Amino acid sequence: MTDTIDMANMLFENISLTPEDYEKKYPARNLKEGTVVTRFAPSPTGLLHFGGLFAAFIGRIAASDGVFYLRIEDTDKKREIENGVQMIIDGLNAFGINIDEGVVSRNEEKGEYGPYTQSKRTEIYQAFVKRLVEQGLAYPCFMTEEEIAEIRKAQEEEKLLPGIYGEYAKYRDITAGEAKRLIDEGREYVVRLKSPGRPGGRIKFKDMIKGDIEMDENILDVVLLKKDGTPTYHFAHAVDDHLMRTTHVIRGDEWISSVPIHLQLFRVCGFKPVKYVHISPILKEENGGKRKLSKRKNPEAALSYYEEQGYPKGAVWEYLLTLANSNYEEWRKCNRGADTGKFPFSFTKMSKAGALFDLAKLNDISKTYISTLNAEEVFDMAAKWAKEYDNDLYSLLAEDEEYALAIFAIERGGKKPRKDIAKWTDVRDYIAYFYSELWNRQRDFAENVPNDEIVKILTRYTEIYDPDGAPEDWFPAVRQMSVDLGYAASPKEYKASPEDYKGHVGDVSGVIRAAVTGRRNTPDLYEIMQVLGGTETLRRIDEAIENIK
RNA sequence: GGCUCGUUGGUCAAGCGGUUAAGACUUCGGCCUCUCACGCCGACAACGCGGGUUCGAUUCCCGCACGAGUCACCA
Repeated sequence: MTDTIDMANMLFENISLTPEDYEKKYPARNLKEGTVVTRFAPSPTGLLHFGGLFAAFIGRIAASDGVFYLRIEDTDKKREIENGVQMIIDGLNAFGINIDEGVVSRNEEKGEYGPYTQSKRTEIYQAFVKRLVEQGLAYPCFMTEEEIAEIRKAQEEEKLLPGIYGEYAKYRDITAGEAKRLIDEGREYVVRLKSPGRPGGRIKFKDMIKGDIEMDENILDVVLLKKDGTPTYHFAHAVDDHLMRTTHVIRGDEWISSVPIHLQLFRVCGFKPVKYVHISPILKEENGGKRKLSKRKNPEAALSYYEEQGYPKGAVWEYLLTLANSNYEEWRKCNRGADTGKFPFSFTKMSKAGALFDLAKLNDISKTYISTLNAEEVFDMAAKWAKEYDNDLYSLLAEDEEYALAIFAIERGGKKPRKDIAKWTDVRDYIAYFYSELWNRQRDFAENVPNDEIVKILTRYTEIYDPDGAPEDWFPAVRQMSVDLGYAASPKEYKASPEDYKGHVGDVSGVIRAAVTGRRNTPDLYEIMQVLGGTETLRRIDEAIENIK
């Protein structure tokens, strides 16, 4: 027994603080019973993608009245990329996921339970490992990678459980003296758990989403500290989530198979286990099958896609919410305008199976979301987006804000607001004919009205057009004019006896619409002409007449 | 291969032993209407397969199939 203490002191001679010291330093959070503490704990190995955002999002809304923190898991320096941390922070910010504590910028943290960057916690992990070594629950292992590979190969051939355990754990009972000798020889080592698991043993645990799960107990002497002294994910997870007083560990369900290891680590360290929430991955349809949304193949996996396309973050947020709890849409219907934080999110309502990413659905949600915005909001968001991704558009919007505002105000704000814009990339086309820079002055007249009729209609319209007319007078005037020119006052009348008319009022207004906007389909023409102004409207009509002649 | 999870319309999903098996998106009709968009009405379309248990299974149990995950000194 004293041998293990000698071992611990030899291995960790510089570690003076004990687990008790850390328990004292990071006491249980002073929160109301049942308050949820979650975290997002990515490793800075690449772009934050949709799946990561989703996990972070769940953590945020699950702890809307609790604590949500960001921890950076940078224990693998080999895989870390430059700016990895910053990209994660930016991604979270871009979609409005705020953190209560943790890493807030490249070298800045907030909160009492830090450091929140694993590479800055080495001595904490070592203190806990030291204790484990003292207790004979961990040991240095000097096996080389080649040796381990050979063992694995043999195990696979014999169809045995691969890994270091039982008879394969060559250094399980190494003495302090022996270890010292090997270290003095310059041999490298890792520290492994001396797993107390029994072959054939089973453990049960409850996952908040998947429900009760039963698995084989862990019997592997898993690595706790790598040869460079940094912890493995497993060990860092146990120590950090305990010390940071996490209540719910939310992570991808690829982790489910290592829960036996984690539970065992919590037990040997004397920690109270956390609650696990394993979320299913977002999938993507791919030649008939479902695949995990992959960064390489699916552009929508990258967060930048949503920003480039110009989906408002509020819309993405709503989509994420429907993905998380499908009863969200119903709730939204009954709670128009309510803050999403009010939504009673529940883990148990999350899908056990992976959901397919559905762009059509996102578009629909986004369209509806934008339709609830007022003109100023639309303008602000669209302009902000354009500044970044469509400079020409930005110049146009910025050069006459009043005008742009008036355009966005068309048929907005009523009971049945327009839903033409799903994302800011749609704006350019939607407003094109209001700007000479965007409109090529092509006019798409319906082919059932002959040219001479077009001229007649337009000429007549210039005579009756009143730029200052009231909205309710506009269409009746067009109707009257149609009748005068031999067109039916309504499509119905025309259908009743087509031979009596040249067409109907729709054909007439269609001609005016095409002359003014170039298009057959637009929002309310009266409002459009009001925005364009009398001079421009008449100029466009004259130009149309001129072009035909 | 071992272990684990999953499987309701094209997609997302309610359901938790007895239902005409919700709803949303998509698609397609229709209505409204000067066009479009919206809105409204409607249609298409589902419980993976085989055994049990039960008076009765989408729901419970067991197989099978299919899909996914995992089996590192990566997270």
